[in-house]
Amino acid sequence: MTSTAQGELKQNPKTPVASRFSMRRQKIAEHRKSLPIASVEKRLIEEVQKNDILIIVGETGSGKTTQLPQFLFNAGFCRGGKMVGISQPSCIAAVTVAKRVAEECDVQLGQRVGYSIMFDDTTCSSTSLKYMTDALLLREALVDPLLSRYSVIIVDEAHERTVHTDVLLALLKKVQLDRSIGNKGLEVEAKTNDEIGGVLRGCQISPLKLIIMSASLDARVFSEYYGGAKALHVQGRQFTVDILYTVHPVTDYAALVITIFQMRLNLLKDLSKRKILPLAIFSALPSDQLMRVFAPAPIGFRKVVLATNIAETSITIPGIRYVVDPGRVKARTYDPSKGMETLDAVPTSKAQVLQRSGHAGREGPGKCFRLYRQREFEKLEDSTKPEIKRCNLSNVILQLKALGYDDIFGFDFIDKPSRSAIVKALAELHLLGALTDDCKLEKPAGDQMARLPLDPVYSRALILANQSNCLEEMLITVAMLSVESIFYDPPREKREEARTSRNHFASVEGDHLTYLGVYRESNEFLEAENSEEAEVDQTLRKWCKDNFVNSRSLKHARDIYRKIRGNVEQMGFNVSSCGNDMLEYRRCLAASFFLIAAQRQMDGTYRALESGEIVHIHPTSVLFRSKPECVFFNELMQTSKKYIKNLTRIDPVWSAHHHYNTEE
DNA sequence: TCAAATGGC
Repeated sequence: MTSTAQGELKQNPKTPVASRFSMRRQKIAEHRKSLPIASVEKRLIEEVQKNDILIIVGETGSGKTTQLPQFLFNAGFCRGGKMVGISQPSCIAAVTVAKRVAEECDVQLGQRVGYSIMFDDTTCSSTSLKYMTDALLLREALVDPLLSRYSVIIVDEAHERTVHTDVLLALLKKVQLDRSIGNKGLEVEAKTNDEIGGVLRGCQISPLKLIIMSASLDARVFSEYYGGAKALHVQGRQFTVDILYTVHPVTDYAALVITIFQMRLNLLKDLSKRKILPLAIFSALPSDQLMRVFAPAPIGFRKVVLATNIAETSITIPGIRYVVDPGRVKARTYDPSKGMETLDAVPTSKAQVLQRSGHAGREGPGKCFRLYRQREFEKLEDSTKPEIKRCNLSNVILQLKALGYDDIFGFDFIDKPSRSAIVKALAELHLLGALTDDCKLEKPAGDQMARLPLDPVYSRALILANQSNCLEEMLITVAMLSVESIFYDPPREKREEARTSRNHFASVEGDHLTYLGVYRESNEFLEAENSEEAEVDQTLRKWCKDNFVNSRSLKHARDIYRKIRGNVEQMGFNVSSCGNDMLEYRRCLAASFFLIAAQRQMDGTYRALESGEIVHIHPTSVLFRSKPECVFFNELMQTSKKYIKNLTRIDPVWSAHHHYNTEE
């Protein structure tokens, strides 16, 4: 794929436009034909026709994501206004693949080929191939439980086993069953009720076809889950990667640096004259520094990129020839008994290890240096523990309840979460008012919370704020709480300047009022500048740069704000503002979050009231130094210590009436 | 007196 793209850049600019187009079309056609999957098109279509469920194992570079949907379209699976839906774990993937496929089909994006993600829907009534995030497809089921417009649904990258993928796999199993056995009864109803025609059209077609695509080592897990479904293997296209192991186990990161220098001295003699340009990449990195990672190394330099697991699946850095794999990954786990998340470095799985070394063979033959012995590799787990077994389940269970699945313990998960994790989530949802005493969805609160794309605690805060007079402020607050790292660490020479700026924003009350202030001030700046629609992003970036705010995070928060504002307006909420009456807003905050409070102890540490854990204020909080007597917080996570994040002090006067109720 | 994984609705 890369070589054709580069070839096009070298075209003579004087070539007539029409001819350049036809050359481009020819290149695309040649590229498509060269993909490993192209030779098995006929066979694949036959198998889809024969089997209602198909597992496709395709290695990197097989072309399965872009080609199979086109094969299905050409084979007539989109006749009669039906769609082929392709779910992806991330929106970047959904968008880039949809763009590529639209180009290959020579159609305008948003017509025959489109994508749909949380903030952007490019599909129209004539869309046949729809790429989307798996989380969004789940939400579609809330509106259309039979997913009636789809003739085929492809779940891509299923091996990643995100929570959304796992729930989707279970849901689709049920939808497929409902659509095959429910046909008859519903057709009778169709004659008597035109209003539900949308759902019924879906029932008159042949059963829903399901295709699960995975890059994992074996397809057994998926095949068994779908009652022995047929699995096919499609060849990949990768350059060879030499794997090198260490003779002795490596125990610290200093060894990583040594390895890099050894590579430079011994193994890369031809390149040894180049100096090393060290760069780091992680998700919170401000965009200008991100550009440096993607830019080619200056002459005389070799880039050494230190990456988090963002480089495993989310981002591909061009030009990689050597990968050093320390064999560990920072992984989040959730302890339901303490209501606390832990982040620590754990051994990778074999699947992750292969993913990492694979990056060395994208553009040519490469090498991968594994900082452990081969026998240690053999001992690794085949695949990473599915996320659903390591996370807070409250959101998942709320979604399932809203989809009509009441028996969570008996739910057909591909990997069942622990009983205690389910109990904890049910209890939390009950406490938040989303579930009734017998664990049914509370109407309307539970329904409303399920429809909001937020943590249930934040959805609850919006419902409370609607009963007060500060919904506008709470919308801003939960949008800001939903994104990571609004502030970032500036380079050394700017540190003093940044501190002044930070002090300007800091509220003595805590992080919530600080975030509200940041959002409001940036908004005032935008309004004062009166930018054209197209310039808003640029104006915002300028403001962020001057104020040491992470512009990507703030933009993300603005997008969430817009989205959830639309959601609550649809629910009939009236978005009113308390203006400068911060007391009302603070009361509402306390009412929303007082359940997660902590109290200062004699030694300056804090005791979390719910779990009894001894915790510390995270250094990024504006209250890190002032240490108020009592605080509430939104996050509790163990890293080097047990830290609480995003906190606001609780006024001692309020604790006298913590029975405070917004309905009073 | 100090943190910092990553996706998604």
